[in-house]
Amino acid sequence: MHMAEVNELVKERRSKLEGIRESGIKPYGGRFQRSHCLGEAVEVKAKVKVAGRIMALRRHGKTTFADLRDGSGQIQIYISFDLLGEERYNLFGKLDIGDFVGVEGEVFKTKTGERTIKVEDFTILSKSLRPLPEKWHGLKDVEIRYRQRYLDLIASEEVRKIFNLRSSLIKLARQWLDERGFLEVETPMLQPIPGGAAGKPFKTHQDTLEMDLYLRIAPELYLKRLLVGGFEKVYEINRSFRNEGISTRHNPEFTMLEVYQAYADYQDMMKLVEELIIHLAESLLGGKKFTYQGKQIDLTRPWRQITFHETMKEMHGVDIEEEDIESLTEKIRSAGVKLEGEKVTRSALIRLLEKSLSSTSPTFVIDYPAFLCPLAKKKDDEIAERFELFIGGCELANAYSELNDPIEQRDRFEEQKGDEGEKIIDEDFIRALEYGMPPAGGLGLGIDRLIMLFTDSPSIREVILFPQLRPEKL
RNA sequence: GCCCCCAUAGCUCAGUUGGAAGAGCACCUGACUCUUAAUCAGGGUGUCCCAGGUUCGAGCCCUGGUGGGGGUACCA
Repeated sequence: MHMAEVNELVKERRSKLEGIRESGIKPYGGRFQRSHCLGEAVEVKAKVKVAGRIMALRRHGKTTFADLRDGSGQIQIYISFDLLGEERYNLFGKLDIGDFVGVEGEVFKTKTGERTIKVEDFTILSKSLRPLPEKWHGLKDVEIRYRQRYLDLIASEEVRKIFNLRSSLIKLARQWLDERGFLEVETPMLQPIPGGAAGKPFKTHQDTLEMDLYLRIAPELYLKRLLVGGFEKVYEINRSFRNEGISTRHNPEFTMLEVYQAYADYQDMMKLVEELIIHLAESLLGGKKFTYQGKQIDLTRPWRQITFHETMKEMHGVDIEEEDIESLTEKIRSAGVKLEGEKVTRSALIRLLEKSLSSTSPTFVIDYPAFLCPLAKKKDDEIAERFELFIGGCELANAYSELNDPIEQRDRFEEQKGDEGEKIIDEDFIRALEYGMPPAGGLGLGIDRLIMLFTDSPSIREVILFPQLRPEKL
């Protein structure tokens, strides 16, 4: 422990710790065999042996009431001088809010009707040396909530719910895909050539191979290699990394679901993502309607579809079929979107879309300009078979009919290379396509963002246990 | 990266015109054998984020920095 942090409150607890040790009792216990969890204990009327963290203490002389909490629930315990005797009762006096304790005794009802354990014996399992956040107002300091998430979890039921839902959502998504014959796979996160998306990668180094590696910005190119290899339906749920700005919607590492299905196209992916999200909403939220940040969201099908072209024309008077990139850039600038570089980027268009899509219920924007999607199959010369899904004004998913023509793929990579400079072409990916990849639909779904939506969270940091922060000075 | 906002006790927060650092909870001492935001009596436990500056005097004003939040840019 850092000396600067040893304040009066910690000193007090340390001296209690010493007191416990002096009485010959180990303040940090080991295995403790429970008969019930607290969620169960509240239901029984018998002798129980349970354990948990002391969340509240109400001492009145020769009796003490305490609230005990474990992962399943909470129960009141009753400690009395008469039952324990002076020595044991005084030992209990050395305990504080935050300590872990195991207790044994009969469950009874107090005068006020609360199920309570009449403690016949107790075991100190862990002495806490720091005070917990205040019980009534909880922990509000956002910085402490993220840096010391353990405190946030102790203090807030709501936060615990978010991460329970997160776990359930991912489990349900896996189940749903498994049931439909999709194979879960794991592809490299350390990649020699980062591909499958636009984005700046993190660079790292492998010492024995003496090679630079990148944390993946997407699993896409590896998943498509698996289609070449003969797996027809694959998915991966895991982290991707982008060395870019951090915001309420962006964390440097984020969780994405990518799904690929042979012999399908983006229309099939549209159906798939609709069904998946509706299934998740019905399982987790109990229906298709919920609110996100005060906005009513309704997932009832059919979900609105609008082409990229229509959106731009209606909302901003920009006719992408008539314009080249330069004039498109100009019009987007004048529509109030700030642009850093010289040319319009995919994300500038997305922002424009997000602005336009005032309707908060699901909207598929389909058929993007081909120059924005080098991995998508073209519908015609200008348009690619692609959609992006927006819900609640937030981009959630992205899908294409996957380009499986190796020669065109190389050309499209070359075009991009011109735009972005040093981009390296993944030759093995092209080679794989040259062996033949079945036509396929591919989908990427931002899991963190979906969880934000389902938990009504305004920031991605609320749904990531340990969001990225600058180092703390301790 | 740029712009705006925030930082006071363990936690949640007040702090007036620049004039002796406060409250509730937590904590400590004492009383109390069915309480539950226990109660009663007493106690303030502090690097006012950091470093400078202005001033007789700075939590407050100025400059720089650190950390966080929001927006914006790059991106998903």
